[in-house]
Amino acid sequence: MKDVENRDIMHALNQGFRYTVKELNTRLKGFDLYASQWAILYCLDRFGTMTQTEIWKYLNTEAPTVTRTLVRLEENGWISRKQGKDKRERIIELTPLAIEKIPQVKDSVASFDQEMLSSLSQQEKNQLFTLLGKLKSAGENTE
Amino acid sequence: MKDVENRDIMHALNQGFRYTVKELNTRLKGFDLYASQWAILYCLDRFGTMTQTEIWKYLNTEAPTVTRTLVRLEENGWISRKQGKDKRERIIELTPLAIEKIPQVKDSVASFDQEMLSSLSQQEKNQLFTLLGKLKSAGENTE
DNA sequence: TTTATATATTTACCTAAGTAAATAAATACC
DNA sequence: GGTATTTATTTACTTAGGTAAATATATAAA
Repeated sequence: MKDVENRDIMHALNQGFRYTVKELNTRLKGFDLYASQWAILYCLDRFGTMTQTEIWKYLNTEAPTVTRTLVRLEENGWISRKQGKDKRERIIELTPLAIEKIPQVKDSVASFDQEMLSSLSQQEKNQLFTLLGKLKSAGENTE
Repeated sequence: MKDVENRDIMHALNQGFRYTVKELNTRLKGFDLYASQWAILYCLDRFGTMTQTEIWKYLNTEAPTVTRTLVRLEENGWISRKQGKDKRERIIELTPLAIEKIPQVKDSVASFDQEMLSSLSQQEKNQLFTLLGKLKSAGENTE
């Protein structure tokens, strides 16, 4: 087989990503959630209460993006925000409603992930993960 | 090594994608272009004149997204749109200005792509491309 | 302690990508 | 030919993600 070109890899990354988000959004519609909202709920479910900074750093996104999404999550009753000891920061926690609903969402997303990756063997999954990790990324030290 | 979990692959895909777009945007700033605008110019450079439908189908996105981006590209003098024989469709072509500037942009993007993938051997690039292609995707036939 | 700097969050404003519905032209059907 | 359906594009509206600048609090430095 002919060697693949860099630009075609980047294009494939693009398409793979867009398709997964689009499709995940349709699966989450029944829960009145968007993919990016779920990403935050997932964090909170996994790590417990977090500050906004912890969230955007973990998700590798930016502060204003998280602010906006949290506002929507709060409006819809998924999270609450309270002041921390440090009065600049806000501590985010799941509401009881969220804690009740999250297991279902998690199952649904897990089955979506599985479906997306169903053509790959476990070995291929490990490979893919490793290769994705080798992409130059934000945390990288270029020196 | 422990087997990777589906959700961690999806997370890695997310992060890889977001970082590449973010970074590409900063590289393209000097050309007054955004990544998604470049995606369209790249198509036109590669395939010649195209209809809008051909563009959004190739990029695996939606019609309104392309309409919007083309409006901006037209405002900035990169493309022009003329009516086709079929009066519903619009034929998109690069302006002389775009044809003049594109080679530089292409060089810049190529070096960005190379940098993003610099940690991967050619064999790993081929692997990554193959694995990305195995993700369940829009064109897929599930039967 | 007062001033300067750093940090956490928000606001304002931009582009991107999506869905649903409107519009207009082409095609199929009777 | 006239009606119904399909196709190409656009409009309106939603969320997402980004940068730059504003705000408020905390920390460092003089």
